[in-house]
Amino acid sequence: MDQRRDEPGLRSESVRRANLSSIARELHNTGPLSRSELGARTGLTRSTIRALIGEFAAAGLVSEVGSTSLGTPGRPSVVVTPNGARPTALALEIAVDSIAGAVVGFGGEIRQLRRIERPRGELSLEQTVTDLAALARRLDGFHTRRGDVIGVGVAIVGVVRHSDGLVSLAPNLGWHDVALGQALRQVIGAFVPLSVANEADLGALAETRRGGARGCANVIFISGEVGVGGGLIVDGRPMAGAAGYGGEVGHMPINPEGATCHCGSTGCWETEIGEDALLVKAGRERGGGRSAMDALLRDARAGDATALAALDHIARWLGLGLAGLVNLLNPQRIVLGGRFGRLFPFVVDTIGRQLDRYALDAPRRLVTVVPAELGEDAGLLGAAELAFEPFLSDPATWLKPRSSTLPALASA
Amino acid sequence: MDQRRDEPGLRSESVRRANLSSIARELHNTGPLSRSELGARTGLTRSTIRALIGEFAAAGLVSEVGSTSLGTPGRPSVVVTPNGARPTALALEIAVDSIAGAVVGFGGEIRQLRRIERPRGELSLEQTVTDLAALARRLDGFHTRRGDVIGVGVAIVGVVRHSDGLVSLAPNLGWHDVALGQALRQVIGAFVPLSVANEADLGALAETRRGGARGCANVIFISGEVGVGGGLIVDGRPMAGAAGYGGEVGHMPINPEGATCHCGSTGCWETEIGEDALLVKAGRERGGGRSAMDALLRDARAGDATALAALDHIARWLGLGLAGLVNLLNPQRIVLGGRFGRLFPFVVDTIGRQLDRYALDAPRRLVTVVPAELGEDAGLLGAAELAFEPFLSDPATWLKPRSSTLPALASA
DNA sequence: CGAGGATTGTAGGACCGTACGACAATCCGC
DNA sequence: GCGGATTGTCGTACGGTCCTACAATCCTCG
Repeated sequence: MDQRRDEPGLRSESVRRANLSSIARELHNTGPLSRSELGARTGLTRSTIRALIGEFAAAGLVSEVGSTSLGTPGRPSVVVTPNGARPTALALEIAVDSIAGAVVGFGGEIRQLRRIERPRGELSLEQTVTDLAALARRLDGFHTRRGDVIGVGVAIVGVVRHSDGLVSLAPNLGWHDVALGQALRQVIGAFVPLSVANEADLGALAETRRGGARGCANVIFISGEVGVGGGLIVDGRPMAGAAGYGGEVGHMPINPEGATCHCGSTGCWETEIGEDALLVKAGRERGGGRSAMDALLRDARAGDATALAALDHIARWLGLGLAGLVNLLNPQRIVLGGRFGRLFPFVVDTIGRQLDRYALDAPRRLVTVVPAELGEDAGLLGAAELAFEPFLSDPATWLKPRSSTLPALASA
Repeated sequence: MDQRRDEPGLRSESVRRANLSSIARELHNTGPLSRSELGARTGLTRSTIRALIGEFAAAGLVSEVGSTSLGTPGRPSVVVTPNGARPTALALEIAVDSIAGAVVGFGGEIRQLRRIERPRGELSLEQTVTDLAALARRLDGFHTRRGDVIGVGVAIVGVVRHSDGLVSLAPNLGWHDVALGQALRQVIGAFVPLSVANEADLGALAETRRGGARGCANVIFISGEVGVGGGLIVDGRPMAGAAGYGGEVGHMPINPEGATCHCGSTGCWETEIGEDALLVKAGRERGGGRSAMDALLRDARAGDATALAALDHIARWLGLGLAGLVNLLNPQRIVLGGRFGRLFPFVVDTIGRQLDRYALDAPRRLVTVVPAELGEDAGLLGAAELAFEPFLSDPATWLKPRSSTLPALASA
């Protein structure tokens, strides 16, 4: 049912590319796999698997270790392990309270991760980019083995245009139409492709691949520290929309009687379930930030009635909005991350009741609500997945540079 | 970025299947095309196009008519025309006020279309299926050339499970967990695949392929007669969700202060912009149905202030909800069909203003609101597209039954 | 009106990539 | 230790597209 017009003509060579891609994806998503398992999953024959794995091995992207007898009859199968060091991705994140960087290897291994706390508030593009570049340079996977880096992915708490990484809006940073992608390319270098996307969208991707929604094709991921971020996985793929602005659930109008939102609208979901909404409802000062939130949660755990009541109030609005999303998207899984992940134990039950009440029976029965598994690094890990994407969808480009102008992994 | 595990292994044969599919899609979606144009669109060479078209021609699915000199230099290209009669789809629709059936040919030609008005209200499954079967039998494309029918698609105003066509909920018919797919297969016969889907979802598909959203990859289609139906096209494909329940925008909670909805929830979009909401707001009796709506529209055209005010009120809620969807999905096009299509001239401006106010700048700027082009038959035509889908995604199956057990078009 | 340029259809051989079949290697259970 | 089962290895067959050369047909221009 495809409407796209992207030269869909296939040639014999495309087959190899596609099969290499299947293999790379399987290895990346599920880790080490025996050759026979790989054959079963991809539907390819032993001969073909052999030939294709051979190419990966020759390029040093996977290693084949001999049999480890598993108690099954028959000749033990060779286990194929993604190298983890050879193609790597550089992931960067601009969060509300911090910036972070990581080097992630093929197969998902986090080789290095560095996060630096940063005061909230308006921050200049220049300062941010400089800090981020400094952080990246301190990651030695990036520093010493730059040739193995295959792409850069950037997660940011804001609305981003995918084509060039223009940050249309990032209220928590005070940004509006800021050319982040361009600035980063200048500082980090454009030696490999660099893509920028919304943090929650990437969190959704990461949680779907390696977290609480593993194996699910339709997922709602709700995250956010100050505001409300959302990422949607539709049919196994991140829903980006026409330009990449998709998934902005935070500004879904939900309460016409609600307060004015910083986005200019009124009654946004964010004004009802954002950090400040919770703090205010609990009788605390707005703008208290992460520490105030943590204090509130401590009180709630200790049984503080006001805190619990405030949490329940937020849970009702949270559940109400989720009910709408469930009707809209019919997902299998709702993953609560970021602040909502920490709130999880206090809000699950109420969310469930709200879904029972406000969502249609059929889709409601199919969905389960779970906490995120990747913690505060979900966005960062999603950025790595984003950076890996070109490699995963066409690994052939990085294997044998048949034409000398094609990219290839540097030898050291 | 695919999470699916559907034996993605490609073989050389897959290439031919995929290329045949590309060609079939191009022909089906854009109509007659010259060989060279086809080559340009698919990226295939002349030799390949020749061979593949040859297969379609040999099976009688396309005809090649000689040159019609177009004023361009060079040898005139052979024009390939989808037969229109050879593979056909049977489309059926269960709407609120009517049932309908059509025979649509490869290429999109509507060979026959029959719609029968039917009183609103609770209607039994048996009666409906019987009526629908009778209607289908009167379509002579179905009756006399059954062998050419490649699939049956059914559109229904209700929430449907794709796997088996179970109608989970159809309030306008008084249905709840009704096995429509099964019943139809028994009556119509299971000689070809039969798929059931929501009317608005199919309307979205039809409007995207042949209507107001042609060429758009991300579309919101809002329709409905009594209630509010919605269909979403995400990344060029209909968004179905995990089981097919996706796109139920009508029951998105939008007004916590709103009235109780028949679905059991309160403040659904439907309670604010449904047919009755408009009638009541205009000071008329609820349940007036289509005739009351038409009367109201006549009055509005004549300048009746109450009618216009009521329309504007509905437009505000309509625009508010659309703003949320725009933030969520970042579509290129919003198509208003069904009742909303008829309301269009009275609501566009207000909707635009609501989008300006409630949607985020970035996605708002990219979206345009248009009326549906296919009128009341959008759902029916979408059902035909649904029925064609298996053929379009793998026409090879219908060309040369290499194994004798494969399906093939009957010769008469 | 004819020549030259441009575009497209046609046909055969080259190229690419996977599947198939036979055989060898290695494990388990008895 | 033997038989059954599973998997790796290799050479050949098969499927499908691309490339190249040539023929056909149209337009433009002189």
